[in-house]
Amino acid sequence: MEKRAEQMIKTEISMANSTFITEELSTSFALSSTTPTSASIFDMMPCDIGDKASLGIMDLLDSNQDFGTSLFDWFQPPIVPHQPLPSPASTVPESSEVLNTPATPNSSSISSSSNEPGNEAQAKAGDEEELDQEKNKKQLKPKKKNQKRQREPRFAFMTKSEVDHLDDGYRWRKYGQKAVKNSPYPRSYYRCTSAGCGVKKRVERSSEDPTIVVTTYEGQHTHPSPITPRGSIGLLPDSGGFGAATSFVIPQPQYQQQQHAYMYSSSPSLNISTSSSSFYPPFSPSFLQERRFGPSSASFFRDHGLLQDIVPTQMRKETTEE
DNA sequence: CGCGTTTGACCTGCGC
DNA sequence: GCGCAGGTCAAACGCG
Repeated sequence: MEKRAEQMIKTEISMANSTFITEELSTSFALSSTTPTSASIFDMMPCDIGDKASLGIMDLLDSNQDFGTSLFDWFQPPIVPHQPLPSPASTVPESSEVLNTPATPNSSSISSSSNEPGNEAQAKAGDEEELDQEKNKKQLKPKKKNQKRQREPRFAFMTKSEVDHLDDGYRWRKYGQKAVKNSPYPRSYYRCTSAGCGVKKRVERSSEDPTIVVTTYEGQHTHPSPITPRGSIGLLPDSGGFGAATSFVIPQPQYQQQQHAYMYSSSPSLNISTSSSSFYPPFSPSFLQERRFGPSSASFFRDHGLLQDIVPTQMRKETTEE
């Protein structure tokens, strides 16, 4: 029990320093604090992730996002009428370098992946299908040929943390671990333990900066968070002082090739709809609810030009230690 | 005893 | 076709 609380606290702190990215994006913004326990000052700076050309988030953030928007707007299931991208959306390969050429760069319509029309029906019909798939898997996965396995949307973020497995309010069961090439640190695979919920998550440490944990979520929870982190947050002595700023990108389904960057903003009147049928991203809204930007954080970032420079990981580290 | 982790084997996709 | 790397399975094991 205590251990659990302790872990939660640790995690909460860690998560406050998270950087949300999409798996495909190479540029993102790291949040860091001097020490996990006295996280009151946050430096936000870009960081490079992976080795792909950097794109996306910068431009996305540049494109005058409405930072005043509730950070949880995107929690609402994207019932947003899907505007078919004019372009080669359907012809572009899965990898996402294109994602920075959205038809509507500053569109505030959040269409998060599996919720778009067409996908909705798919999701429902998918429940049964999933079970079948599960069965099939066990029987050596006699998969349909010529049909690429549809990857769930992914949502990744970096976290400066000593703890590998961040407690995000959901219950996870580890089902695998693999050594990662070019990294001394293994990658762990987790699955949501809730029945019927196929959300997965991968956790690995950055080989460049071992203090950074990269967590990648895949899929959407079909249920609300079983654990309310609130309690544990309350244990944080100065949780109220958390000016956690986090930027992240909502991944679009790969076939859509469009991503949006969102920044948390201070929003006293959070309007979170957890009664919806889908929960995205795959950590609990209440969990995120504790983390808000300062009222002027967005403009702060802009004013300081923090959205315009790419700072190497090393530098990021240095700044962190200030 | 139930649940979660560990770990080696196996499967799949992809590049050459 | 082959090899590699990523991803998953499932038996064994550990822990509360």
